[in-house]
Amino acid sequence: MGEAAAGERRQRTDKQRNRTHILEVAEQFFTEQGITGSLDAIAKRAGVGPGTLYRHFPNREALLAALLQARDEELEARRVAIQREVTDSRAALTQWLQAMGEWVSAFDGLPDPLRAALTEGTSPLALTCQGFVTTTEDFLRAAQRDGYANPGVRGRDLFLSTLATAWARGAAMADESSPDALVSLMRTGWETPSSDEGPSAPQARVN
Amino acid sequence: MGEAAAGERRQRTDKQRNRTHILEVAEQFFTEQGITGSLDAIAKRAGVGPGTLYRHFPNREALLAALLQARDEELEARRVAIQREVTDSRAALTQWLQAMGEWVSAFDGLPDPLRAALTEGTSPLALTCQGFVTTTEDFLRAAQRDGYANPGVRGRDLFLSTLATAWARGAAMADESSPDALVSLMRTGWETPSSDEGPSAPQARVN
DNA sequence: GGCAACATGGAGAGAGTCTCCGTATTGCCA
DNA sequence: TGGCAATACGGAGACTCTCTCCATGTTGCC
Repeated sequence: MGEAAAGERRQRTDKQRNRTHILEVAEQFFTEQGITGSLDAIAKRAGVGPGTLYRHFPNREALLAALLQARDEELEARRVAIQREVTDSRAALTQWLQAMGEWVSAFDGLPDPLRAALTEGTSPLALTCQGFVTTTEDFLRAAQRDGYANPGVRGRDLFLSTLATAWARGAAMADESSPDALVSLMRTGWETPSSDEGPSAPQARVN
Repeated sequence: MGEAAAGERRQRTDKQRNRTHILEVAEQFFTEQGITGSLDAIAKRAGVGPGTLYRHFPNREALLAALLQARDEELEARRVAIQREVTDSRAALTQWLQAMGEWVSAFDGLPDPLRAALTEGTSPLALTCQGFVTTTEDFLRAAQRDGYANPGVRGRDLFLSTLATAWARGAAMADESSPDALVSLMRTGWETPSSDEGPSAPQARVN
């Protein structure tokens, strides 16, 4: 199962070259047009046949996963930096959520396959999503321990909220003035904190 | 510009019959498979040619808009009921948000065209969206006046959040246990209300 | 009943995804 | 360096979906 078993031919250089070039072209293409553009168009722009593209990346999600791997490592580095340098657990959680929000906004339309990967599990993006949930849970637990975050909230919920916020921003949202309104809504909610009822009842239904 | 100008033939009965039947079939189809299913398949199931379907509804959004019109009236009725019967402005806002959340979850995938309609304006769904924003603003203003809702929040933000929450629920989300976790997150946020800094500073960046 | 206006349906153009296999390129060994 | 087996390539083409066009069929009106 290793990737360099003895006695095997080494990978052909044209294959590696094509793979790299396709990734470069796809990165630019997705940045320009969002992740729903035609894969055949990417192949054409890369100067290869459709068959070559599909042999390297059997579907759009696989291509996306390969593309995101580099960025994944950047985010991992950012996570380590936050955990080392930010001692306030609330600020750490905030910064992590922002970093994750930027990551999932790398390409227009990216939140959709990520949400699908979160629930289906059969996607090459599933592992990445699971890692995000776990890391978010780490930051969240620390913030909850220090009393900065509500105890009922789960890491998965925060990740989903981050995805949903990025989704809502969408493509042509730039002209409108709700860039981080949803982020702060997710942080503080719409309801005013001072309740007239029980002092700290978690959430009674108002119906 | 009227729809019954004098001297014009009245609409053919087969046309009206086809239109109604297509709508019935589409309603069931979208309920089963979500809004991304093939329109030609709907035509076939309805026993008409593709041309007939596209003449009645030039694209998917037009079909969707016609389909949602009936439900739109239901929601309008619910709005009136809430405004009459619920005197507490916080409960009224909560109930309206829930009603709207159910409405935008009528079909799987519905939040996507609604968000698009919110920003593009050229969609037949745009008017509906605008109405929702306005109504949400009415309820929100009352809640803000009574001190139940944060003053910085806007109706548009709440509608977008409702859309985003419905989007996050998605299709295969039923097996997971975050049905209304996002709803309560949107209501109260993840942060604990008691701040150790200024008593009521709206939102200082923690970076 | 007959005609003009109207609506129908299905063939088909165009775009996109993905597969298959004959051909070209590469790595290895002598 | 030459030759061969393994490997990768390209692009034709099958399939699906959206949407259009116009010959044909149906309807409303007089």
